[in-house]
Amino acid sequence: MNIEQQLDFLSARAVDFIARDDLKKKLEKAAAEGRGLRIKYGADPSAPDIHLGHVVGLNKLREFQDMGHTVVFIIGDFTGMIGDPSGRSQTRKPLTKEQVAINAKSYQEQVFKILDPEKTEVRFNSEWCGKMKFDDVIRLTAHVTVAQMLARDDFSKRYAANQPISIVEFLYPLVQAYDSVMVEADLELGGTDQLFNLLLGRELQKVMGQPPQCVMTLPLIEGLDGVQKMSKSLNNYVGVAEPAREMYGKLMSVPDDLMWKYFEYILCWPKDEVQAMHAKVASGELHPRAAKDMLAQAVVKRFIGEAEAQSASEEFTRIFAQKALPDEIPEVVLPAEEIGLLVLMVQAGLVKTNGEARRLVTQGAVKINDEKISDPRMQVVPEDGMVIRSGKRGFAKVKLG
RNA sequence: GGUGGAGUAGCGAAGCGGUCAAACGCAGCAGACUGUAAAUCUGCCCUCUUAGAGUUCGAUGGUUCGAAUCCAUCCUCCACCA
Repeated sequence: MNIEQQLDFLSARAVDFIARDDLKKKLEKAAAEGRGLRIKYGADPSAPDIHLGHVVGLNKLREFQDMGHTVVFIIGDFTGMIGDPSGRSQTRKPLTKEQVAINAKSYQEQVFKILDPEKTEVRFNSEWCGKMKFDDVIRLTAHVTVAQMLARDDFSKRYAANQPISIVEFLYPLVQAYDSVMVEADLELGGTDQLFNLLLGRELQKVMGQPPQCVMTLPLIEGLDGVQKMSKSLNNYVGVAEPAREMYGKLMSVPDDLMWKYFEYILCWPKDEVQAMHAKVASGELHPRAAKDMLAQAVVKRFIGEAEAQSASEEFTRIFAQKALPDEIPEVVLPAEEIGLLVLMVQAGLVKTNGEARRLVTQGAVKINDEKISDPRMQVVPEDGMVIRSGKRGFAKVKLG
């Protein structure tokens, strides 16, 4: 690939790409010196599960690695320990050192499902932030003005709406920018919501006498509800470490309109292929369910394995299309004594409260051995192998003991 | 430092002495319809041994036959002015 082709390849799927010319020069220089560029990516250690939303960016990082560059994966443990009050999660709790360490570990395990560990440098920002004295912080803050900060979209909106903005929130982008200086990033990658922070890194590097990093943003994809950004706190995410069936099932529940994005950004299908398939579905040539099955299987295959993907798909059809039972049902161990149905359901872990169990029974969502139950006051005598089904996806099998 | 305002179920938001476990919307769950898509309709949605009972409306204490609603103190938050 020549330089222009490289640039095209590397900027595919990007929303913002700041300073293409800079990157071109950097690439030329790096090539001449026989080394790769340093691509920075920051991760928040408060949510230890990597989900498909992260994969959008990770895919890109992997492409950089495949082109010989190094990914500097920064775990924001320092910032995590302070607790970020930004956005709507105003009461985000500060993490302890232990939690951060645990989260960071699971982060790394999951991240290497996508990234090449050989070409990844994992850094914790406490490494330098922890050492800073208060006067270092003051010197750092002197580089940026309030007006600059208010340029950030969500700050200006919140300010205009009379919503609180904490000073710490001003510090966050600054810390992130400082990270860029410390690792001498050539390019920083992030979601579109990160644009301001990434650009601030560029500014700060300039002020501090470094060649400024290029900036690339990738879209934030919507989660399972099809509306909100995929995130753990909204519980609309698909984690890369989830069991195959779970992963498959979640993907099948994605709204149709969204699946094209998933094909493009998670599976990195070329745009024209995605469009071609979209057209087939639109014309009725391909059933949307079949397209989604393809998507779900491909994702499971990528993160878990081909065999698992296939069996997840088969089982899914069995359970939901043919309304059969899954081949593995969680067991509840019970004594052979009469027990109230509601209590049984709680014990089996099918529901959290009696009331919820009652609701399900009254609404005809509960079956014992394939027989619909409608009396919430029913007493059950547990039998070995008895199967309780609650709703579409709740199953429990009784084991006497 | 001063002035004004707010704290109600997962979120948003009514209620401002009894008919309040608390309107309504969102989210969630289930049923019907389906492709575990969307849309739609119906029901549920604090807990429990549910024709009933028990705990709730920032906290504590009070007034009252009776308080989410009134009073006092406290805590938390916000805006404006300085």
